[in-house]
Amino acid sequence: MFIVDYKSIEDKWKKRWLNKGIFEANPTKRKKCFVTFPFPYVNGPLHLGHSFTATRVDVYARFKRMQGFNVLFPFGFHATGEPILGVAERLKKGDDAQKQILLREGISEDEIEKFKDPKYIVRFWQKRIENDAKNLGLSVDWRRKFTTIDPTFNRFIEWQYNYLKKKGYITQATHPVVWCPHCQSPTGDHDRLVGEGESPIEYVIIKFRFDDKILPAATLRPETVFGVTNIWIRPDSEYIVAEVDGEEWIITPTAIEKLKDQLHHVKVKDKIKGRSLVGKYAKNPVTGKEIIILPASFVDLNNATGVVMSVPAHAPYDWIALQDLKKTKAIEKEYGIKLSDIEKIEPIKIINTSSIMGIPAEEFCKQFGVQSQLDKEQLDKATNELYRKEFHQGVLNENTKNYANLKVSSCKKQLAHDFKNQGIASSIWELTGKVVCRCSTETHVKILENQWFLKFSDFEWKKLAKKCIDQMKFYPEEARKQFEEVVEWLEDKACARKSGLGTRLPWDPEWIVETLSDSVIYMAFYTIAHYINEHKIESHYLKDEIFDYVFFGVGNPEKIANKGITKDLLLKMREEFEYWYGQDMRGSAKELIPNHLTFSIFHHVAIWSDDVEKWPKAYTINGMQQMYGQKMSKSKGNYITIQEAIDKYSADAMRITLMDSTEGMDDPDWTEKATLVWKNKLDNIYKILKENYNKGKAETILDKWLTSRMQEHIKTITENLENLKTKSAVTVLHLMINDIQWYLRRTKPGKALNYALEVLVKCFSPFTPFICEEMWQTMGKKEFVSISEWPKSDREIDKEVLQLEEFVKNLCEDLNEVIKLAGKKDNLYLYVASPKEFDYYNEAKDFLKKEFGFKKVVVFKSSEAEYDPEGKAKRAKFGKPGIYLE
RNA sequence: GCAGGAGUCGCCUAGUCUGGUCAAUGGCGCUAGGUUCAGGACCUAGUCCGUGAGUCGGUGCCUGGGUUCAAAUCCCAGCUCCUGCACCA
Repeated sequence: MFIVDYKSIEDKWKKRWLNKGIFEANPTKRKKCFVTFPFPYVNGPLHLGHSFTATRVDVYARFKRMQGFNVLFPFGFHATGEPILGVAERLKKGDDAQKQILLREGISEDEIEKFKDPKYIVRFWQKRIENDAKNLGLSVDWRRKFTTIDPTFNRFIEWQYNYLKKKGYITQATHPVVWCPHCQSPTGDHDRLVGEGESPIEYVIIKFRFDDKILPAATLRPETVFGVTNIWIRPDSEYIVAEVDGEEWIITPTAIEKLKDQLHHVKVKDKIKGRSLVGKYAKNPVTGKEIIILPASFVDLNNATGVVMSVPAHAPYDWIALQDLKKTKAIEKEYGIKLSDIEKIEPIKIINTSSIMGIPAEEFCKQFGVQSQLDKEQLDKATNELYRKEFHQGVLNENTKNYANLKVSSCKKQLAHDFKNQGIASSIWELTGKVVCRCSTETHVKILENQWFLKFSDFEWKKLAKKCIDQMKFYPEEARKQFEEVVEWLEDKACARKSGLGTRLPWDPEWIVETLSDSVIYMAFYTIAHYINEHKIESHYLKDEIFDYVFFGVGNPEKIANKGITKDLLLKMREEFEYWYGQDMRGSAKELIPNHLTFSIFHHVAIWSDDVEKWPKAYTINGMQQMYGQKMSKSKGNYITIQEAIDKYSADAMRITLMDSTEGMDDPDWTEKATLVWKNKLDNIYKILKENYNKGKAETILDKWLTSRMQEHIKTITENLENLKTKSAVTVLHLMINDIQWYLRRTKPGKALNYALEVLVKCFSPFTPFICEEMWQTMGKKEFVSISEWPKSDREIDKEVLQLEEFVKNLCEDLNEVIKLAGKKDNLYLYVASPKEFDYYNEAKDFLKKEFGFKKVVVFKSSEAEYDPEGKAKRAKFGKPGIYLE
């Protein structure tokens, strides 16, 4: 039995690589290749998803290294943002759920205690991830590692943002966000328990006069103010009288908090019962009409102001509520309203839509089978449908005076604007649906003042980004279009937040640079990070002018040098940056296209606007790793960390299985079975190698054949790897193995077999580096296969032999079939059409005897056949000999 | 809804740009035989349908149309799946 001890092989070579520093790259005269991978976020170990992208990049790095490039593959750790801080804070508060999660990760109680310090969390996972990466066999130059919360890195980001600001790429604006009042921070889509996809939306407030006060009715359809017949109020609720921007408004308690967060001056004055308003009259500020205030149960106290204007012609809710009320005799007793006053309220139609003849709300209520205002589900459907229709097709009619004949879709904004100017309207922001923060607090909209934005909308900036994309290579090429699209629609992006780990904006330290914005040019930092690490350079020595010199070559190094950074060191840093930058290849999953990868392009062209050489040169995009056909998810149980996988299946088997899954933007799928199969295969290759390497020096026609075949394979696998087509490359590996096995079936080990096995091991080594080093050593090689020379297709290809051997293969197939029909026979007579075939088949006689158990094999030239009982000689064609068995 | 990508012989995948050499690559699985003091093994053959078999016939690359002497490949329409849609890493 033959079992490879992967564990010890992995340990052995991992250590040797590190000790010899073979992946540490320094500037030389050789051509460089700078390869990067988006650094992982350090709140957990590496998992299968990371390994797919990382291995792809590593395979490329190893391939290029063997091709003779001076390859730099660095690795860093992303720690900025909310999540890590969140873990620490939850633990500090004694959150048991958080503790349980960490316990389940296998972290000890003692350790968890230390997790209350976010910096400790970063250090903890950083160590773990570094180990994971090493165990996976990533060919990284570890001298250059850093985390994004290192003070030196913070200085780098400060420099970056100072520079961007100087160039005018940063602006300040006021902007509505989904806001958690507890966290005091915007609540992004991924930070929500409820309400993914919901966003802020602006309601227009129409100020209905009510004595000396104002009833602010909030609406998404300000144009319908011309059709208002009454106001709706929740009679059972308490309202607040408050001074808002110098006026007295009557609103719900929840509206108070919202308005405060939306740049209104709010002062609470008094409380008032909803029912006390019912039956009274207010004045429509647009039409001047006196309208009655009526009770309605559908009014949502948590939405906007809690005061609703009723447009029964166009709003299904209003229409049905009015119908309900007309049937409610009790209203006379309850509120002292005459039923006749309600009965005489008629809907006022103000929008004409070609397909709707009568009262739109009435028609839609009937169409959707709405019975009463409690029929919420159908009412919502009817409302949405009608709103859509009237928005796109509706035209305002004569009831709207100045706005008559305008399309709803085009006049909406103008109308709201006009009303605001006239002082009869205001606005309140609401959410399109309920949003609950991860901390379980319900959120609302806050208008953030003076927030800092990256001006991605800038026309000139976009133009540069497009130029960069035009010059770039994309693997696969299909990804290019999406980058072009993203640049097109990208708008200004908020680049700072109030909370989380990270770098403070140097000119406005209240703000912390947001995490997607501090990880766009960090790859440049790799080029100097090892100097900072080695010399233990303190952050305060890294002044802006140091970075200006290193990254732009601006300034006099003599003058810029300081106590922490000598002139020599400065010159070295500059040289290093100049040598390595830009990136020759960056690999990532497709989800990062619309954000990180595009942002990175934007920043590069902004910062090195005149130096095209520093721009990214190529991106390779892959799909999202799946497990057993499903998305990976911890809770669903289909989740595996790299360490678990390596322990169970070996790093090599994992790596090659992933590379064998898919190579485009489709999602790769991982199953245990495929990995086990690969593990066997690797075992078997090792076995074949041990049994056959250096076993013979003879040189036959088959050695010519094998060498020729290998030339073709080398050519294709090289092409495939140049284009990051890992799956296709693995297919070539299969073909190589098949050919070697055919060779061994055909003949005894000869000279070409050694060559083929060497090529095979080299070609496998980017995929399965550990076992390849072991095999290379077994073959008696002294240096590492990882830095050996990539095979070149530089030997003779004997096309004739390739063809003739193909004939032999075909002959075997034919013989199989004939024997299946005719049964086993002792003698084979072959009638061939050409002298070359004659010689070739004669050489193959022994093989045919062995393979099919013939006692005698005779080959005739068809023209000179001495024995031919069935006249097969006449039928012999080139490549298709006549066959006679007896 | 909007934008980008994709749908291939039981499964995963190559081929599509540049139409013919494509019943279509490689792997997995399956079937049969061999081998091995039995292991996640290895070797060989077969694996769309019909036929004992073929340099035979049929069907065939999401569905439906079209262009062409010729379509997996080009054009049009539809269906399904993946990713993203922002202040979140």
